[in-house]
Amino acid sequence: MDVGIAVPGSVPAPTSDDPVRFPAACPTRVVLSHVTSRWGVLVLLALGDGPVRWGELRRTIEGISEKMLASTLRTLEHDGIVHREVFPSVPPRVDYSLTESGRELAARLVPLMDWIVENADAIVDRH
Amino acid sequence: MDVGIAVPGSVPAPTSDDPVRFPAACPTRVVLSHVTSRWGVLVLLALGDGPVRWGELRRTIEGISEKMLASTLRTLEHDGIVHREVFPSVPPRVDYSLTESGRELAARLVPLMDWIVENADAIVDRH
DNA sequence: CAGAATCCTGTGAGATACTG
DNA sequence: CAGTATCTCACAGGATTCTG
Repeated sequence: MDVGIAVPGSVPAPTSDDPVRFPAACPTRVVLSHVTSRWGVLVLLALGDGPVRWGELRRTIEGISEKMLASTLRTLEHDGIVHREVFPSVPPRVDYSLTESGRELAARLVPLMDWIVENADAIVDRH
Repeated sequence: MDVGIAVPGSVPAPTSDDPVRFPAACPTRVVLSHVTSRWGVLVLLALGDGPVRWGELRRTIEGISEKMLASTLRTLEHDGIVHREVFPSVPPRVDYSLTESGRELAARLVPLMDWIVENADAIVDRH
């Protein structure tokens, strides 16, 4: 019921159409949070060139804890982005790789990371 | 001083060359964290089509708090990614836009977000 | 309108130790 | 080797109130 309040002219009119381009209750928010989690991008990029073993990942991505590596991998695997393959050898061996879907995603992460690599120094120097 | 330890043969040899592709103390880590912060990607995408006002951003990006909008914008502005322009009008008006550098970055975020939009439903349905 | 200042909380993430 | 199991906590992030 648009009661309307007498305003002295200035208010630009409630053209309330700022259309909410990014809804809160949206599946994209969940996936975005997985991909952009602290270690998500680095793990996906590390998996870019074929299968990688667990220990290899740990050393490649400096600073990641075992807990976070496991957790990040599990989430991405559950999302159908990462594939996990166990070799029943001794000592045990587990390879991680990207699924088809994951390869598409990782491909779109590369230009992003390239930009960051090119600009990071200049940005950090601002401080 | 490679003392070397007598190992019973099995250890695959310290081909310690998993080359640490992602060093911990690297400027890229900082910038990556800014861009992939909870609201970073959404803010950058929202700024993709020219200048946007503060309030407009708030409504466009549903669920963002004032604190986080301010904080995210300040960080990105400080990084030289976002430009802030104040109009000394009354009521006050502030426009945010992307810098040249920011436009390059945002352009690389679009394909990523596209992938997420296309796959989010299928991924979330797995649960 | 566009924030700044405070206070407060959940949980993402680290450290350590143990195991199939 | 490739993890899991706990314990712990800092800090990103939220809610609320105030202001130029």
